[in-house]
Amino acid sequence: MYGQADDNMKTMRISCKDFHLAATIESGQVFGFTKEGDAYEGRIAGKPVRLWQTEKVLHSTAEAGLIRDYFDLERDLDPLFAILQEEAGLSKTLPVFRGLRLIKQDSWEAIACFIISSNNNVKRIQGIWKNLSLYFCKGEGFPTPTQIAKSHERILRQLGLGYRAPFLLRTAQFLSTNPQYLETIRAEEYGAARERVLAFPGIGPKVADCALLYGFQRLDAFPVDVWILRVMRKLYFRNRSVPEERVHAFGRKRWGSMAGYVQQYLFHGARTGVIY
DNA sequence: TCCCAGGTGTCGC
DNA sequence: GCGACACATGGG
Repeated sequence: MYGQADDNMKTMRISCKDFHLAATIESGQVFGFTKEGDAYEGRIAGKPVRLWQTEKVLHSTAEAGLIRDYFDLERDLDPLFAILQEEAGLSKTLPVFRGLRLIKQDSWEAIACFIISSNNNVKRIQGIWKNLSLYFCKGEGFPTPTQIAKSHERILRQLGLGYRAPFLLRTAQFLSTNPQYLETIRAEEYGAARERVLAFPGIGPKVADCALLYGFQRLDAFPVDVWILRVMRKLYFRNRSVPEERVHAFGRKRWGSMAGYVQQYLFHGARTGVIY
């Protein structure tokens, strides 16, 4: 009976215009959800949740307010769609995953996951996330900085982090002893916040922008990874080789406060082959 | 066996 | 400041 709690739980029906659950969860911005049939299972603000979508309704085992906030459902995406429609090459994404939204993740989890993401692939990042969750939290959510900090590099290596183990460990140790630090970052401007995040071990320009975008909702961040570099070169630089820094500045200037959203459509589009 | 994956740190010039 | 190069790990 207890094992079937999900089946007895009352489910919310959340009406939502322009929301694509699958694309949102599978676009490489979050790593802690697992697909169970047509549904996704994970945790939001520490609460277990099961989600699935039919027609224009999002079904959730967690309260609607929590879901609407987490998935940024209050945001009007029309300005974004207007941009994507205008950009040759990006409009192709709309018929396929219109309604992909940026998730408002926990800042520490985003920092940790994107330290792990460097020179790695999404499948393996998900695997490491699960290993961390199982080892530290009995599979119930993601470990806190303090939990990681009390651990050891050897343990993290056993969980699959490889050479990133000391990076995550040191970052966790710092945040464990400076628990308010992330909130001070949150209050800062993009440039200052970026400098702070860049100072963590294992975080360079790309991961810093991922952390700011996904963990601090800094929508003017524009992470440039290998996929973005490739597709941006093709679409805007006549396929010529361009420094990542230049692509970063180009994206931020061109799309401003929508740069992060455009980046997500670029990334998912490139990775799924919608944009070549 | 080599190359790639949501890159970063380090070293030599 | 810039360009190699190493770095764990698993899949193709």
